[in-house]
Amino acid sequence: MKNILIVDDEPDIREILRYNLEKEGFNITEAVNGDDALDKVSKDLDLAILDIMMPGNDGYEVCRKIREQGNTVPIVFLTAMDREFDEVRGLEVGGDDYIRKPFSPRMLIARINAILRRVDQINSKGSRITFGDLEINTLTYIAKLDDNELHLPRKEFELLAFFMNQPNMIFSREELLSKIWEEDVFVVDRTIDVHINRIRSKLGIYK
Amino acid sequence: MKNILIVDDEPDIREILRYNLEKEGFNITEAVNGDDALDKVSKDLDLAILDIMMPGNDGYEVCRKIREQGNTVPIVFLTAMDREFDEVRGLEVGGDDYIRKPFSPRMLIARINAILRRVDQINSKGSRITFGDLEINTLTYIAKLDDNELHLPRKEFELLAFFMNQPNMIFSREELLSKIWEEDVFVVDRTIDVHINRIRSKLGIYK
DNA sequence: TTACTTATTTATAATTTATTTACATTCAAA
DNA sequence: TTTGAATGTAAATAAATTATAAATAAGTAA
Repeated sequence: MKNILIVDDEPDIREILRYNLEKEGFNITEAVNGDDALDKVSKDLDLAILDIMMPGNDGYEVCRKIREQGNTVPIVFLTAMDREFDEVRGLEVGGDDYIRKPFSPRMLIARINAILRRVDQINSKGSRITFGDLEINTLTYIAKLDDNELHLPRKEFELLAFFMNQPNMIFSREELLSKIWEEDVFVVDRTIDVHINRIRSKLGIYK
Repeated sequence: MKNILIVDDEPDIREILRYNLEKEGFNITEAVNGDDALDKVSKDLDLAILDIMMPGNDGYEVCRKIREQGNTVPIVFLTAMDREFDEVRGLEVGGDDYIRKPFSPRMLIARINAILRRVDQINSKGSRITFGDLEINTLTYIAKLDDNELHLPRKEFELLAFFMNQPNMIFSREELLSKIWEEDVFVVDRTIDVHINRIRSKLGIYK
């Protein structure tokens, strides 16, 4: 389960974020200001959401200080719609993305998942994963079944890689869509059935 | 994985550099001043980033001393925007390039990649690489397919050499553009398709 | 300059992949 | 069993990607 730190001085915003992210299965920690945030940044944090406008240390400052500690956790800035967000400054202090308030829950989730997906992909680069007599290489995009190379289309490969990264786990179609598909695309959930069906037949899994 | 040494007395700058370079897949070591840097210059270092303005030994001095040790590692100077950078002196002590603060992450990465690319090219000069019945010589820029000489234009040769250096790897067009093309040139990504198409037809790869 | 090579862009065709749809089958609860 | 929901599968369609040729631009040497 992924850990997300929410940093905002407004209880309402924290609540909206917590509610939506918990529903999505994330584990939430809250901080009410910059100092509080810096205390709560832990080693096993997977993502931080920082409000820009906060009394005391603002979002930029907090971000900079987190990076100063050598922590590379992905950071998403929250910024009011009417305010100018200094994107260059955000990037320079080490931010990864920003979300404008007000945001739709769907967009929020999509954005968060996109970032986490990207990080996972970077971290898994070059690793060979095996499961039984199946082996995949995420660097070459080649899957091997008993030494026979299988060239899978991208989506099929990604789906297979996703499952092999967390073997035996069960996911709902909805979960798979939000974890594997790009944000902002909207596909019918049965699409997954078709992909999986193809993977299975290529792997020769019957019954 | 390439090793980069960051030398700067300001923690903020070190952090920005570390964050952006680690995200790009580099392995980072930090030094907080000139003496520290000289201690940490190791045999397997691939590039050093030296701040000019540092208490004690300044960047020029550190560079000169690194060269004194017979170390030819590429060195990039960091220089404040408002200060005059003595380019002649920088070159004289053996520097390779310089970057003005503040810098954008994109620019930083582009510059670093450009230097590393140049060095790789020099280091691989004269080496023969083979893959199947294809052989290339990066010194003469001649490719041989079953002993038949192929004269490829520069870009085609470089692209081919890039792939032969890391066989079977999959790259996005974007990755290829940033690794093979010069920084600051901006070309349409489908350009790559055309080059690859020409390479293939010259190599006689059908189907 | 001109002639020539190389690099890039553009347009279009061909191919592959992704998605939807429709229908058959299975499964689980009443 | 019967029924409704979930799943499996083939076929149809849509969308995305890639291959290729041809046009243009940029670079190079005589």
